[in-house]
This record gives sequence, structure tokens and C-alpha cells, in this order.
Amino acid sequence: MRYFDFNKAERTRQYIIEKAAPVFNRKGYAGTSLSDLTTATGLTKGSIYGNFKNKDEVAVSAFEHNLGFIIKNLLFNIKKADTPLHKLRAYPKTYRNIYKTVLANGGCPVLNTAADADDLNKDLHASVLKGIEQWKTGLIHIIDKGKAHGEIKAETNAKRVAEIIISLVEGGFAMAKTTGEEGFILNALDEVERIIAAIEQA
Amino acid sequence: MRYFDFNKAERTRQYIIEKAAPVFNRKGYAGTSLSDLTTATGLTKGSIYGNFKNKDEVAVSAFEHNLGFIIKNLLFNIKKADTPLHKLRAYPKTYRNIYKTVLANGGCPVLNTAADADDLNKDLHASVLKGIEQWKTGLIHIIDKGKAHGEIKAETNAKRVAEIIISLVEGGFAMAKTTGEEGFILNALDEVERIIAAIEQA
DNA sequence: CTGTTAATATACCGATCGGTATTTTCTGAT
DNA sequence: ATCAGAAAATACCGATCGGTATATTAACAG
Repeated sequence: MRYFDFNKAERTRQYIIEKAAPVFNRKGYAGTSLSDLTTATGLTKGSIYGNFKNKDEVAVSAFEHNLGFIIKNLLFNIKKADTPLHKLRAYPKTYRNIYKTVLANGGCPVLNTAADADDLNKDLHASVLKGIEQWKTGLIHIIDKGKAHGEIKAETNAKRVAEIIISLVEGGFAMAKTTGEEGFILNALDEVERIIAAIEQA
Repeated sequence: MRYFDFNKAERTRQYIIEKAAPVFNRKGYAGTSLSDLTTATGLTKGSIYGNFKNKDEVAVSAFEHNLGFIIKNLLFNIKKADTPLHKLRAYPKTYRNIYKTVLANGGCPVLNTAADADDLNKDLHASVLKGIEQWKTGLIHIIDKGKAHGEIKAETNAKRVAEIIISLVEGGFAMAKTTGEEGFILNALDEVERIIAAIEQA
């Protein structure tokens, strides 16, 4: 009987994703070529196409890997928080923890991928859309819980606050990345915290 | 004596820029090919290269054209406003006037070009950087004037407010563009107006 | 109308693109 | 140690890339 070496294949696939992720995040989908990927991985085209059916699949996997890093940190901090308000504050807290790493890897993958995939690659676009939707519904859910618990003002428009927080964080990351001034993301996070404080039930 | 037909050349050049601008804004620098440009203009490669020295120059001109549309509207409204506070409010007011047009043409050129040119094309990156810098210093200047006039609270951190406003608008545009939900940019603009109201000297 | 030159189109260039068929190398159960 | 099968490397494909040299067309001063 033959025992397939799934581990080997999976490890290589994962290795390619890890090496490809920052390249796609920096250069974008169209700007990243297969030769960029062979350079980044040290592997050959044959090896890459043995593990992925095409460039699109590598791009989508790379995006999900980049997003996964953020989500992993976010969930860790949300889980630790005991109340809805603390869970809400876990968002800016998490971004504050990881913003340097995010910037060093080319900026927020949601923003980057959104900007270059919207009109170029529908698989990638769908993946980004799903990420934003989950982020937004997660925020809305926590805010609503906070309202139910009496920690957040009853008149708070959860959808509105969620969209403002997302816009602030994404814009802050984009401007910090482009200008090299961390102040953009740090001030944006300050403002997110101020907004949370403003909807807190006194 | 020979009178060179400068007008004809300049008109063609302008025509190419107008047709190329939305294409670059949607597909990005790497995602836009010369054949995309010949399709969009109905002209041939020879004609394009007769008016621009390379693809980079078309891209930079296209970006400046897109940015110019926003600045033109902004300056018009700022000029009309009589006080620093009104001039500051002219920013969100202008975005409210033109956001549909901006979204229809592929979103905010600053954000789009920033995201895809940062690590790809230094001429474009420099042009984007200049645009952001002017936007920011313009905001800071008006806020400082407002403080001097006693219309804006003396303790207001102008740089901070400027960076938050820019992040909000850019993030709002990006998310509205990607998700197709105008709420993102409209809520961001509401928040900008709220921020302005908050720094107003009572 | 003519001659000159600018403007545009045509035809072509080497390089690189994404992708595939084939060969070689590696892996590990027996 | 063998050997089948999986994984990776090599070699190659047509298409398209950005860019250019040349030919054609259009504009206009005389």
C-alpha cells in the first residue's frame, strides 16, 4: 500500500504562499509575475504550477494568508476581552500591536487588494469583499451586543459606526504606507478609540 | 516661415489623457497595457508614442488629470467660502458633490494610484505623494487660520485633524468603491463634518 | 496647387508574459 | 536496495508586453 506524502506537498504549498504573500501585497496582482514568484520562492514555475492551478489561485491564497495574520491577532484579543465594549476596543488595540508588521509587509492587504483587483480579477475581488463583510458584521455584532448589555448607548447606529471605523483604519494604513508617516495610522487609531468612547453608555 | 501646429498636438495629447485617465484609475499602472490605451483612444501606438515618451508619462499625466478634477472642484468651493471654518467645510461639501462621479470613474485616484504605484513606479509614487502633501498642508493651513480667527478651538491639533480627515475620506472612497455601498463614503463624510463641528470654537 | 513638415499609422523588434508537456530528481514503503 | 509514484526542474509554447523604425497621411505656409 502507498502512503501519499501529503505533508510534503502541503508544506511546499504553504511555503510558496508565505513567500508570495508580501510580493502580491506590494506589487499587486497584475504587477506580480510568475518570475517574481520563482525569484521569491527559489522554486521553478513547474513546482508552482504543480501546487496551484494558476496565478489567480496563488494570488487568492496569498491574500487570505495576509488577511489571516490580521484576523488571527484580532480573534486572540477579542477572545481575551470579557465584555462587548472591551471586545470593541480590541480592534484598535490589535491594529496598534501589528501595524508595524503590516506596513513592513506592504500595507493592509484588504486595501491593497481591493484597489488593484476590483476591475482586474473577480476571484480576488470576491475574496476581498468577503473579508470586508466579515469585518463589518463582526463590528456590528459586537456593538449590538454592547447595546443589549447597556454598555453602549442605545441610540448608536451600529452599521454607521462600523463603516466609519473601517474607513478610518483602511485610509490610515494606506496613507501611512504611501507617505511613510506612521502618524496617519496612529491618529486614525486614536480617533477610533475616541469614537468608541463617545458611544459608551455613561 | 513655418508655423508649427502646436494646437493639434496639444489637443491630441489632451484627448489621450482624458481617455487614458479612467482606464489607469480602474486597472492600475501594471494592469493597463498599451493596447488598452489604443482601444480606449481609438488611436495607434505610434500616435501615443508621438505624444508621450513612454507609458509612465501617460500614467502620470492621467493621474494628474484625475486629481485635477477633484482639486478644481475643491478650489471652487474653497474660494466661495468666506471664513476658515466655511473653507474647511468646503472639503466634505465638495466630496459630497462629486463622489458619484469619482466612484463612476474607478474611485479616488490618490488611493488607487497610491496602492498600486508605491512599489512599482517611482514617478507615479512621487506624484501621488505630492498630491497628498498638498491636500494635508491645505487642511492644516485652513485650520490654523481658523484658530487665529478664533473660529476654531485653540487647542486643536491641526496636523492630527488633517490626517484623520484624509484617512476617513480615502478609506471611505476605497470601501465604497470595492463594496459598491455608498454608505461608506457618505458616513465617512458625515464623520468629517462632525469632527469639524467638534473643533469649532463655541 | 505645391512642398515641407508635423502627426499618425503600419510593421516590426526582442523580451517577457502565463501556462504546459516532458523529463529528472526525490521520497519512502516494501 | 529497489522501485513506483510524487514532486520539482527543464524546456518549450503562442500571445502579448513596451517600445521603435519606417512609411503614410494630413496640415498648412507660400
